[in-house]
Amino acid sequence: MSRKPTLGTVAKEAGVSIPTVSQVLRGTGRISESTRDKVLRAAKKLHYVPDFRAAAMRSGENREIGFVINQLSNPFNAEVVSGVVDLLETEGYMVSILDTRDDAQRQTSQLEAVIKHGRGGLLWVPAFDTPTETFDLLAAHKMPTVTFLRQVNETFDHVGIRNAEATRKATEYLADLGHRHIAYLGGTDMTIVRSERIEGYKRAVSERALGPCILWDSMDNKLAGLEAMQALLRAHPEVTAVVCNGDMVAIGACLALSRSGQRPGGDVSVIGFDNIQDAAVSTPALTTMGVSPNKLGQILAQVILRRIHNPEMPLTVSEISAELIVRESTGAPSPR
Amino acid sequence: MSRKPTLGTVAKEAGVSIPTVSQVLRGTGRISESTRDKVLRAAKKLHYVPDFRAAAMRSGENREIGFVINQLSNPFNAEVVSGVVDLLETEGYMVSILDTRDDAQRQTSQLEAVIKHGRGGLLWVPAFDTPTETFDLLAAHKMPTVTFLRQVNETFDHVGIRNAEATRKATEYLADLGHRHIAYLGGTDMTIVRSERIEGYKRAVSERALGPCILWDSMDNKLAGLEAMQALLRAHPEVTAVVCNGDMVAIGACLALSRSGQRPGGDVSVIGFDNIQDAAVSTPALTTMGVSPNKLGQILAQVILRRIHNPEMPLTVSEISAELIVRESTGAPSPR
DNA sequence: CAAGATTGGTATAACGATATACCATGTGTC
DNA sequence: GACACATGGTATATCGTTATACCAATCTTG
Repeated sequence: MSRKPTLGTVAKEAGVSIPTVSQVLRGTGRISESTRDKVLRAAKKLHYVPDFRAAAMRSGENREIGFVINQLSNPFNAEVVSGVVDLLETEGYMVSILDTRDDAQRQTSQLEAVIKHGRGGLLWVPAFDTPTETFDLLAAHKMPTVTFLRQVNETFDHVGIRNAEATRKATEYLADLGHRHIAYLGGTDMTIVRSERIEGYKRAVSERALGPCILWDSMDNKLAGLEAMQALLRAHPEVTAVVCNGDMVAIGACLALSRSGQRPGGDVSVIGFDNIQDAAVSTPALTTMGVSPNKLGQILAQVILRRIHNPEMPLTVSEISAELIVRESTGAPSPR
Repeated sequence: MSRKPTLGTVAKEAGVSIPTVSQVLRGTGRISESTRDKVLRAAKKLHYVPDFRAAAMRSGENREIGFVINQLSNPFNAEVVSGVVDLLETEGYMVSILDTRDDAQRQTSQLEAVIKHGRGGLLWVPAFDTPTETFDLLAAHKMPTVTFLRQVNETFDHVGIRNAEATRKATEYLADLGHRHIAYLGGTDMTIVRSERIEGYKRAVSERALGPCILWDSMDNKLAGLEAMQALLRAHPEVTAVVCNGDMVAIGACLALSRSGQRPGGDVSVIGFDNIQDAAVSTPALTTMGVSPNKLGQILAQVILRRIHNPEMPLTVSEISAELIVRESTGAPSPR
């Protein structure tokens, strides 16, 4: 009992050969009932647990999947992870989560770690400024990869949200309520997601012949949203509605309004994106574009499983639509 | 280029032997400048990345650590994870995160997965009803283990918070403000953390000769906190202050007060635990018992590194104190 | 210039598992 | 009783590394 148990120690304990133990534990080969019993008892007694890494090395089958995500503290992402893990765990896979915190350098080292540590597949929310070298690296290692949210090129499977469609619907909804000066708030740098969402906003603004487009940056957290909204209100007092890049920003924006004595949904309408759990609980309850993170997670899991099982499968792109969830933070503009 | 690159393919490309390549890449042994160059060029050309699993198998050194946590969607935990990962990544370790969602069965399968997949160390927030079998399993595999938050026995290193001290300080602070009827809200089942925290609350109540102890259950999320607080107010209208088991519960409790027309910090005081990011941003800003999650994460990382490096080291228990952070959700009771 | 020391590498075994091939038995058939 | 065939297992090679041992050159040194 001085070292950790292996097939060898179990075999010795049971008085049989190593391949026999392996066959018993995996249920392959032809084994008599009596030796089966001996082996199982020995394995249990020694608390034997197979070493999947050694097994993977020989058999080529690898049941570990890396999930490289941009921001784990975002509840939307956390729920997607839950959806992925639920499905993959029942299939016998282990998911290990890595958080890049949107840092391109950390991303590089983490993707390399995914390869080094021999993961059999990769789910990945790419950073905007991912170097092309990274794509070569993944390709050279034949890593089954699914990108999530941000599509980087045509060599990986992709699962995402119809962003442009969603922000267009959100903007049109606000226009239908009677708003003419609608701003877009949130999103950092020039991420793909943000440009898609802004595109949808812009299209709605131009189709409905609304006032000029007003774009305002903010990180995706409540504090940043609060501060950005305060600045936006000062710079553009004519704005009566904002489409936000995420619920966290939107909740921050509502806070800014409340603190300056205005009523979200009355004086200024706010619409979020993601439908995180807080959206329903916050005050006022947030109108938002919702996608089911759990459903997204399950689709991700299915796609990576199919890719692993059949590496020659043609590329797939799955996009799902966001739905407008009307709550209290939007309403008709108050007459001036 | 048909398979993924290995030492063998690099060796062939460079025209040297496999051990030579290994030595060049790890900087060991005596190698001439010219062959070093050849090897490095070949490795770069083929996008070679070492297979840590194979290396770990042979050398026994293992740079993967599993972090089995009870609830990833809790921002406090997410921040602890960040602290752990930051320190361990700079030391060349990879951290893979598993979320049990406080499900004992999932915990069992995930701990087994940590062993199966050959992690070299384990950080673990144990579920309350962890079977003793699990301890045997970890011991049999000589898994370097550090428990976090919930100490289960005297065989693992532990990092935690002085819970009893914290809730006692919180309760005393409320008593000093003049409150006589103080309730304790939150915590599910009979977890160790909860019983420690309740112990501190009880001690303060008895030492200050306050009214009877009032304990009220709630899950640690905003919605549950909201509903629990509503029920508590109906059952015990005399209560003027609540000590909460977590910030999420406390924020929910504040919401319940606001919705029923009462002012948190005026009519009823609320004090949280954890000092999550939302605590400062929520309305009213939450008074809470704060511990630095980042600091906790770094201590966790240091302890597991020491344990891995020196398995015979005597057991360590690190506890850090929470500090009272006064914001707007507490105040003197209004005269009746 | 012979003996030892240094330099720069290679051969081989091992880590813990699985896959393939093979070898003892016992059992049925004519 | 000679043959095929099923049953129940073992021997051996292999996955991609690293550790140990060793060897062939070249360089010192007295």
